[in-house]
Amino acid sequence: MVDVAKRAGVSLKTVSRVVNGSPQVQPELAARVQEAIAELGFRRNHLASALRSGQQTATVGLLIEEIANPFYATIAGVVAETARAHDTLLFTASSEEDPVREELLLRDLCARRVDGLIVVPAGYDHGFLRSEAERGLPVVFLDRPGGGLVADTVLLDNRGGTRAGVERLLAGGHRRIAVLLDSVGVYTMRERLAGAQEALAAAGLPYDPALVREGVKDPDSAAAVVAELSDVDAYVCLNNRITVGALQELVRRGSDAELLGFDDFELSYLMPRRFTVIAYDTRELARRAAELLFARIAGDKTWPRTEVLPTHLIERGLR
Amino acid sequence: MVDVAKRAGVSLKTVSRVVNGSPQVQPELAARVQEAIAELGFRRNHLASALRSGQQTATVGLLIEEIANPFYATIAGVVAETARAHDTLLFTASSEEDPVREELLLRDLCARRVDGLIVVPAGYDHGFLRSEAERGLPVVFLDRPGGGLVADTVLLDNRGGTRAGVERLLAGGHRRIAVLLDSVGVYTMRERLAGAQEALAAAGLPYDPALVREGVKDPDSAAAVVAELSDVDAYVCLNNRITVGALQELVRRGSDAELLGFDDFELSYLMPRRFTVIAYDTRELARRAAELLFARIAGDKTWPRTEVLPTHLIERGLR
DNA sequence: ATGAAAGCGCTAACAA
DNA sequence: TTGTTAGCGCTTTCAT
Repeated sequence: MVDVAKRAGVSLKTVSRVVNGSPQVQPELAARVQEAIAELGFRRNHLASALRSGQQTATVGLLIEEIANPFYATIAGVVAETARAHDTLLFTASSEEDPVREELLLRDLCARRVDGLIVVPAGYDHGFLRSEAERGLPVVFLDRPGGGLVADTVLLDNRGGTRAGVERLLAGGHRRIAVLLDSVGVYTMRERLAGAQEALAAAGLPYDPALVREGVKDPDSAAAVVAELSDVDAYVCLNNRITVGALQELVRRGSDAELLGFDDFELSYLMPRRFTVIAYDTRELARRAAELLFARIAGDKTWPRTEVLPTHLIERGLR
Repeated sequence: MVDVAKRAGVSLKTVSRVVNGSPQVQPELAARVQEAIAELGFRRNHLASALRSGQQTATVGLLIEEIANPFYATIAGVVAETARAHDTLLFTASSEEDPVREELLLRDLCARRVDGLIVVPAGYDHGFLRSEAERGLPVVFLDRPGGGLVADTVLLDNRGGTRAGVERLLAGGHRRIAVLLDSVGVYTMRERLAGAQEALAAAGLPYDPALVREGVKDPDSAAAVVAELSDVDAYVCLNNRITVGALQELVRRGSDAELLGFDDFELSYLMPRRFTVIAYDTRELARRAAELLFARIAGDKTWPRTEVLPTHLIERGLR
């Protein structure tokens, strides 16, 4: 800026005014400054500007589990769009379900003085964010509740989703209903399992632990579990990776058992057999979180809110 | 930092040393400082640190077309991983195929003094980056070449991919071969089309413009084009959205025409009929770009390279 | 309408 | 080993 000022024969402050589009500057001077800026290839240092003004950095952070996963990619897309509408740049970081990494990344984001944070929690304690939050850093938890910090939260009705799905299975006369899930260590899995169990209990069905299979981490192990549990008349899969594996195995065996899966997925309508998904609007989920965040950044000081989005059942697959 | 120094009864510089893990400080003092840091909830301002040290900001920028697209999400995942391995945070931004937005975003990223840039070009002229590049900002173009700037570039063998695919169709005796594409405005589409035409020309087939259909933007319009061109014995789809639409229409009609599509996609192996994809390793593509970038950031001053990744043909679908 | 001086929070260079 | 001083590039405050 000093160089630009020298070249344009004005003071540093005038350059600053021009760069910031301040109206209080003579057009002629402004033109000279613009010229000098172009000649020198000057580009304002946003870091220095944010440092001095102490105001906002026009940056927000998004912490998700894994960006390559379509669910999180969709979320990132919506948050990026919203950020863009607010002339804000977006840091994206992935915790990979690791609470240690989560804390490291969140601390780093704070150190870069982001204006706000959207977090899909990997860990259970976010107390380390409290001092920042108290100083005015807005935090929104997405898809899972955070811990040790009162903050805005946007969730899915996980429990209601499986409850409704299992009720439909029961209404269809199915009694031997297996549930396949990843890990009860994850909030959404616990909720979804609870919803299924609520529906089973309400129908007076005895709890059969042999029909609840945890540790199904990928499509292949889902297929293996389905192969093993062949005397079942309906399978409930608590995420779409499990659903895909189960589906493949059912097709392979030519089984006509019912299949109910949480999460819709791309091309589900082209799958080779009929099944039911518990679907929801991922974009809306992210939109709510992003809007909440930018409302906070704009100064909304009302009490933190928790919003819960509905799910609905959709028939998928060919035939 | 001043407050921490006061509280710990040391100088500001000592705090700085502790925060930066400098070894030249007595354990006892360091402990006092740590304590003060914890009590005050101090967190080092990374912006100020980067400003003063004038060194790197430990930040890179990734500019893609659209983060919600699985191709770009995969790329973002790999770049994020690599960035993480270098203790670097990642800005992700989407140009949405708009050159104006691309320039705005890239300028903004430069203003935030990123250490490097990975760009999937939307526009044709990146001359506006030249001054930054000359000052030492590393830029890597990914998936498409950039314009007006000599920089590292990582591409796919688009032309060779369709050429090989169409050659296989020809070897199978197919003669009426239709090509469906989005827009020749996009580099990859032009290359893929050229590859198909090279193979057709080499086989001595006359060029039939009626069999080349541009402007196929989504699965539905692909389906419509397939419905219209029913006297064809093979369809070549230049991206996976088109492939999915064509596939659906072929299944609907019970057609046994051949289908060849550029890009593999998730669950392609579960599609209800056989077809061929021109596949490639998206992660490897991104990995090369990210490694190139971090090598430059680490000081690699060799002449800019262009790397081209191979494609291969894979049979997909059930039956 | 324009400019001079101070200082944002930190680190480099030097001194003690 | 620890502290002092200057200054990164910018914006603020206050003067002109």
